Amino acid sequence: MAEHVSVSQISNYVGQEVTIKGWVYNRTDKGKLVFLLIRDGSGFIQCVAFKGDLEPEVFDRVMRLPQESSVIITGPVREDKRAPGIPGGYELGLKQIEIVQEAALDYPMSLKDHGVDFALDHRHLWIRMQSQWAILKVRVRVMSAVREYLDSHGFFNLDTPILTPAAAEGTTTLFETPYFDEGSAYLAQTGQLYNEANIFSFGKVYCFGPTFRAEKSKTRRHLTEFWMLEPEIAFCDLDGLMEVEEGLITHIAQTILRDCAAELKFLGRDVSKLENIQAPFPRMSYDDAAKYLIDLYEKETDPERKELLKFEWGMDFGAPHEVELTKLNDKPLFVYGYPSAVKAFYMEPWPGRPEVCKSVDLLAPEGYGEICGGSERMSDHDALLARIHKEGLPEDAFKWYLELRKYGSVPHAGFGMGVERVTAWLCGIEHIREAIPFPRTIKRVYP
RNA sequence: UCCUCGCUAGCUCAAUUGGCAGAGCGGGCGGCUGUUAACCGCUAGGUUCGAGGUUCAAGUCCUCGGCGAGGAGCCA
Repeated sequence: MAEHVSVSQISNYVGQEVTIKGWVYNRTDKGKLVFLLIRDGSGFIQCVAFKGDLEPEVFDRVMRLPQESSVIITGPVREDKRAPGIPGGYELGLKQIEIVQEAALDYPMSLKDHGVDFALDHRHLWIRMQSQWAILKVRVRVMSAVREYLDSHGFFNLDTPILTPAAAEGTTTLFETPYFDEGSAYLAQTGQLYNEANIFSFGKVYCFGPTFRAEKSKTRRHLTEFWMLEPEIAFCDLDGLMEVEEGLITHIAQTILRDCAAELKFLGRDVSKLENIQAPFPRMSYDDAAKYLIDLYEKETDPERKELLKFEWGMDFGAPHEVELTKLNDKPLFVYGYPSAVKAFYMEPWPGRPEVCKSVDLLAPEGYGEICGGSERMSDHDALLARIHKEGLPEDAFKWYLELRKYGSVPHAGFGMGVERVTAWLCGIEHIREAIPFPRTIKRVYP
């Protein structure tokens, strides 16, 4: 009885007979020779059947095996440069095959291109394809790299509630759901406020989970349900926060380069762009960024582009502005010190410049734009209360949050990182909907 | 919410600008001992998103509706 091995480990078994369990990804028959490309979850490997090696009826079934049939195959592992697959370069001679299920003939996903609509309607099958498998495997490693880094740097993972009583950042983007006799609850759009409570017990914490925004955003950078990492740190200022961010992003990028080399290669990613991702990252003030963008706007001659690049101090960056800023470097770029008016109510004002707050966004290079947004939080009770009043927010709902500033308040800071945006950037893909197994967008909750 | 675009075979797309509904892939049958989304031959497969309208004639033009995509705003 041959040992059952996973495709990802196949290089350790050259010359030995092994068993793999998986699915037929593609089949090519060539007379007395059949190539099956088998995927088993850990990788893709070619199996080769020679007519002379098998009973005629077995060979005939192999030659007709429909795509996606589930199989258990036993045979010798060979090294062969011609063999396709991920990682590729190895193949299995087919000696024995057990067909667990011969798949129906009407499998809808061909290996050719599909339209977006069709692919998304068949997401439950699309995730079997090499490209999607490679992207999602990068996502998995991004998520474990996040935990590795934070857990080894003194952070505690304390997750925050998904059902929450009120808005943290305004009421227009919340999903509402009935909640027994309490009226309505809302799906969390951030865990930050609860993180701020947790740091006074644990010092350095993070929450990591799904988050929900009912924004009517219809772009390649938006989902209504996405995964966000939110670290929060006591006794931390804006500079300290940027150091954590660049350390984390460096660790993620270098981990993916090392552990997902085969996936990045399959995706055609230019890995030289990722090799540059090493701390420290360049830092630019909002003021300098604004000057640069205004200059760019004034020099632009194409009327259509000029309209898109329109900018003046006080505005938040649009996607075209972010793209221009990310062109300045081959590393992620910190932009700090945004106008308070375009940011959330809880951000600490800049000393001596109340119109600016101690906020920082991290923009990924190659035009990918914002992957992290964070700030130093307001630590003074009265200043925070005044800001809550100014924003017209219900004081009652923030009673507990205000209390955090009464009992041992300290400077503290935190940020949010979008998992799908980071994954899409590292993979070099166009749209973040491919960076989550089952994307939720404004037009889709199926499948 | 606004702007732009799309909807034709299971899938990806053509169809001379109003004149017989086509191809590749996928399926079926046959061939081939190194294929890389194989290739070659044969074959089946259509309510052209829906409803109206113009016309001798509509996939094509007009009106309304549906669905989706890209972008803006907003954000991670």
